[in-house]
Amino acid sequence: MNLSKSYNSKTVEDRIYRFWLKSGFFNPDNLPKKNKKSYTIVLPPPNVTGELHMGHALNALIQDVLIRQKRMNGYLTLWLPGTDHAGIATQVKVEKELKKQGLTRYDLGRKDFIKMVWQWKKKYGNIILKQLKKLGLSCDWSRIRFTMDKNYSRAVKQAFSHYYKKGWIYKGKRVVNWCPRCQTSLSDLEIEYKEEKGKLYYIKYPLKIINKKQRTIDNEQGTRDKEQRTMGSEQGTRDKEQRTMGSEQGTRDKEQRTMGSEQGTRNKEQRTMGNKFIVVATTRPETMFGDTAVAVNPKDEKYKNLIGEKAVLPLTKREIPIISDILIDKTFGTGAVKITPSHDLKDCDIGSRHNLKSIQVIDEKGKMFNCPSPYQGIKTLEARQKVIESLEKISLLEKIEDYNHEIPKCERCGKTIELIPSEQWFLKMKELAQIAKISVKKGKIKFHPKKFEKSYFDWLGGIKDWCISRQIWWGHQLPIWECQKEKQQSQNLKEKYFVSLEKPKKCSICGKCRPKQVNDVLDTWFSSALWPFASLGWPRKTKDLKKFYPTNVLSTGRDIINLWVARMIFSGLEFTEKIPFKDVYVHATVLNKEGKRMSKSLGTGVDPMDLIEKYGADATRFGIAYQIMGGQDIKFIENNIIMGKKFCNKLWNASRFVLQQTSSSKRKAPHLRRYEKRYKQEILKTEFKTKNLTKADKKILTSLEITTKSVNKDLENFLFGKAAHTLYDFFWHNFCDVYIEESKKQNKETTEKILLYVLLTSLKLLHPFIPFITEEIYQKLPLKKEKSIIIENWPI
RNA sequence: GGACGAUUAGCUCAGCUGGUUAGAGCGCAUCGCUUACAUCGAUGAGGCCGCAGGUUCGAAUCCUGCAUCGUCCACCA
Repeated sequence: MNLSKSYNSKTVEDRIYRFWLKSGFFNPDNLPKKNKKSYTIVLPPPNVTGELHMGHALNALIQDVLIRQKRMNGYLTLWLPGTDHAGIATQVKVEKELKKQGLTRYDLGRKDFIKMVWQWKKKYGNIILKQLKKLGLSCDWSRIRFTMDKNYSRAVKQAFSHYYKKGWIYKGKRVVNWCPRCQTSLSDLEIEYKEEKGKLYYIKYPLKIINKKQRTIDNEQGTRDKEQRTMGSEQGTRDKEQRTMGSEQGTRDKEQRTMGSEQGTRNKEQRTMGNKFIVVATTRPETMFGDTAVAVNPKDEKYKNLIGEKAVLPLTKREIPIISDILIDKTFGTGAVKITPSHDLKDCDIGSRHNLKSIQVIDEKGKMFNCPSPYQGIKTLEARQKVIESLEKISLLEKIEDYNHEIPKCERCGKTIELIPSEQWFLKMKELAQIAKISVKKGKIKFHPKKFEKSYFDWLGGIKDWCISRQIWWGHQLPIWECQKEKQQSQNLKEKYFVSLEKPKKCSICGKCRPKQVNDVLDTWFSSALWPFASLGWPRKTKDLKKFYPTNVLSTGRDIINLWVARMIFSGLEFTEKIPFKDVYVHATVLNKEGKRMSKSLGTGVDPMDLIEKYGADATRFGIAYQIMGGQDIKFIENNIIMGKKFCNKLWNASRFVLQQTSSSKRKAPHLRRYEKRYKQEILKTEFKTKNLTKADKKILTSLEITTKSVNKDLENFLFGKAAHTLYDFFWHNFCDVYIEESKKQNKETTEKILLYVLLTSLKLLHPFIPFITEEIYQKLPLKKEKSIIIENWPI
């Protein structure tokens, strides 16, 4: 057996991978008959737009370790791969391509645009899969799925229809996160907050000047005047205590109290204006055209007397009420807040409680409307500037403070999110959340580490109905059809819309018109939520579904526990009446050396492909696995990959030594398997005992036994790093440093067998971590062997 | 703001339910090409185990507080 002096991954990996693909063992249908009990993992489908990053590599590695170990352990293993159509992400990508040609999707039209996305997918969609193959993953590529496959699409429609018939889907006008660039609503989970330097503008809203003539209830007012006077004196005292807020109270004193020199210069002007204001603090002055109230905290003494009064909206002179609501924080800004139900979630909440009107002033392109002409049709940021200038001119701008706050951004394109009211489709979550909770509470589904169950429960506990519609083109169009009959203005959904899985021949409402499918597509996560069973054929009752569902383990990052895992759980329970998986393994986040999340945009990422190119896939895998300790996040350093490379080389050379020793006794080699069997059964007590084992012999065999047990236990508990450490230590320090050295002195027949035996067992134990090199060496062992180490029996 | 976690050698991390001189890899220093491996071997230097209290015969390990860093979640104008 001639092995090169050092291990060269480049001459091995691609060849071995082709060998595996040819062997067919990734496909459970080709596994030996002894493999009966199923063990399934569905690969979290990466976005078709995606490129492999360290998170993918880590997650894929974990699943490959599990699958390879179980496959050797006699399970009928299926690891099902696939990709996600990733609605917004993909659409944005293709739109960028279009932009290079100076076109937008509207130039193409929906049909052609979608065609183009499919072409794009055909061309680039498999990049990430090719990268995964480079890592050596043992997925069953014959069962690959895409979330927009014909059958998968059918499953999505079926699921939608199911909910619709249950009455859990409804249409509603809600303030939603809206991306003006992508022209779609986004879920809370699709936005990212980015801290930006902003300003907090303090704006004076004049109070409505009440003439005595206008008063109808004199007595009431009289009382108020008194109160105001009392307030005034109180206020005077407070002024001494250096108040910074509530200037409107100050206006009731004889003089306007000032908050700073800037303020003082304007006193004159203010007096001429009537001297009565309520000051609100806002980061978004341009939304004031949509204000329908000013709110204060009911317990706020400063404003107690103003509740129920009216303020006049500057620039439009519209009157709005001053209301009280407990949601208002007395200590923020002035303690008085402008309420814009159309463009703020909290305001929307408050608005609905107080029956306020909702006036939309920002349109779907992020431009102003419903407002005076100077501001009409311009973008919000420009409008902000103009509004400020105008307010300044009429002295209604009290001051501007620097204020850093979190601005919501579209996760896909990075543009600032607008909150606008919009017609959307919702899925009721109450009951689904309930069943999702129960299966985890009862322990049918377990999280590893367990601590992640808390965030799961927290999310389900405070869940809101799921906005499932998106206004993009790439995705699963809602299987809802609208009756086109004129004057079909009914508020009742069922009189206006109907569900149909196919294009309906006639309208099932009026029976006459040609119904039109609604334009919206479903949130990508709606289809992802069906992944564990739709990928196996649901709703058809396929053999695969019967054999491989429920799946065993779902491995994922913590950021999508709620976004995805929770939704798979309730979807699985709702549609299959079974849990979709038994264990949820939440893997570590890969951080860079500084302890920050790896990010492509920041250039802090490491490309796993570079590592594979540089050190080989096995080294990369081992180096990563070596760092998976507990639930701890991984600060990635390349040193560990170098360690992996060195380890591979060590393994290679130790094997070279063993092969050199045993090649002379080739004739005896086939009997080794007998040794192995007996060893397992009687453990050192018979065969090796009768052979008069040396101290070193006994020691290495015992050590191997302990290592095997330890690795089994660790893998059972998802402790991948610990298993890797154990194997490393055993192989290098016990086997190489000690036993191989001793064996040189012993030079006996038994020694050779033990060498081979320990090597073979080590290769098996290491195979899930470093599959290429272990296969390569295995193929060279002078033994009666299986066709591939992939289907060797796992050491127990 | 909430939840969770981290803080141990220059770097990345082990150290289980508290018990003798705190470990590994990388890096560093010195020596060694001994017929598997210089991607190696041997030896060595290097740690008030974040800070301050407490429990205990005894704490890196348990408790409390503080500090710093981080991840995720969150509609604070």
